[in-house]
Amino acid sequence: MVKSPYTCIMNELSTEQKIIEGARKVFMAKGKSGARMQEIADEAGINKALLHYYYRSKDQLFNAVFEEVMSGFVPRLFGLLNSDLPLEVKVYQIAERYTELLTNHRELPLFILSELQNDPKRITNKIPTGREVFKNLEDQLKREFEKGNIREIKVEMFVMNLISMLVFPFAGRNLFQSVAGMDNDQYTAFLQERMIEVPKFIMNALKP
Amino acid sequence: MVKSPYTCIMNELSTEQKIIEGARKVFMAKGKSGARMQEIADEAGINKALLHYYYRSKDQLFNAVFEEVMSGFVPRLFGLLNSDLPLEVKVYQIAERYTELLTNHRELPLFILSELQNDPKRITNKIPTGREVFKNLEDQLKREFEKGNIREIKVEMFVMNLISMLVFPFAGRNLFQSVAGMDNDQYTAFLQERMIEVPKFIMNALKP
DNA sequence: GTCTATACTCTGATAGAC
DNA sequence: GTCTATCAGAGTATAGAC
Repeated sequence: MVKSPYTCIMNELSTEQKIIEGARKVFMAKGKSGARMQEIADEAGINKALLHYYYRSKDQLFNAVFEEVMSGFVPRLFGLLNSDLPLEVKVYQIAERYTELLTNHRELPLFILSELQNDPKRITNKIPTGREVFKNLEDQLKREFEKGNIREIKVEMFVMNLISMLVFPFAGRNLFQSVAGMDNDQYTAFLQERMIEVPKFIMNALKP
Repeated sequence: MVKSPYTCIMNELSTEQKIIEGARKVFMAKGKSGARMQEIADEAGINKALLHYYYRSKDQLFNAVFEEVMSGFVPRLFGLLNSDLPLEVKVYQIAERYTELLTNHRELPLFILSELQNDPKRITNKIPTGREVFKNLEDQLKREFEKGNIREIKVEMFVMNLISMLVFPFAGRNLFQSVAGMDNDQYTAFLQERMIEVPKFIMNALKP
């Protein structure tokens, strides 16, 4: 299962990588229960039996994909939240990075949230948890409050407000786009505009 | 298929109602592709064959459930958004109603959003769409701005910010609760606190 | 209208050749 | 490691008695 990356010759991915790529694509589009092993095999350009050769079962293949996705997503956010940048810069940076990420991976939020709802205990394995994950940011908010730069706000509220406003518009795209009567281009522009407007909104809300 | 409500005797739901109830429960918990007809039948306390007698196929049963859920959810929001209440009261009221609704129907947001992602064109049928659905609210925001009570803000931004901050914490409960190291009671308290904090946050952000 | 029994399709998983 | 062929079980849907 473990293999040197240098076995890749001439731009070709290893079979294992092709499988993971194909599986991620199909699982993210259809969800775990909606995905078909045949479709994953087709997507990877290999045979169905090979899926079982590398990963014993659909369950195990899904787990591999899910862990890969999660470990590339959540820690990145923690890094941004706890960086040493000034608060306002940090908020703008997070908005920019997340807008970029979700623009390129439209299905990411609903994939993660849906699969976690189906199997809540899946979370406990891979990613950092506990109150200290927001420690740096919490201290920063406290310092800014004591300097009189912002209102007092709990770090959980701050994080939830920021992430909600950034992620939800992507998760709810199909609903909101239809309801608001926008076409694809208009909604994409709307999301780009929010990349600036959300940080502005938040910094306004924090003004003492 | 159409039946008088008075055929219900002694607190018993009609078979059709029992089916819809059971189907909604299972579909919302497992999603369309994860749901099993047998489980729906069990939940409704009837036989599997009866499901097909009333609704020809799983697809049609799902459509019936989905339309019922949607038509009881989105229009309610429009009513609140476009009511004639003063802006601040309106925001507090929406927060209260939505927190209450989602507390009792935890799976609602991910159910709707996931199924819409699987089948985007499903939306076009049942609910009101187009720019005029926010007309009243848009006028209200404009008036308040002209009176100097609030900053200028596009109605789509306002609505998206409000709904995001209210709904996302429910959709992302499993993720955020684990990451923040809260237990169930703590997170429930967090959500209750947001019912007040989100409107406050929004009204602050709107201050000129 | 409601049930039991069953037909039939789909799909995850395995066997075995190369 | 990769393929073809096939099995076994699950799941949707239907037939037919009552």
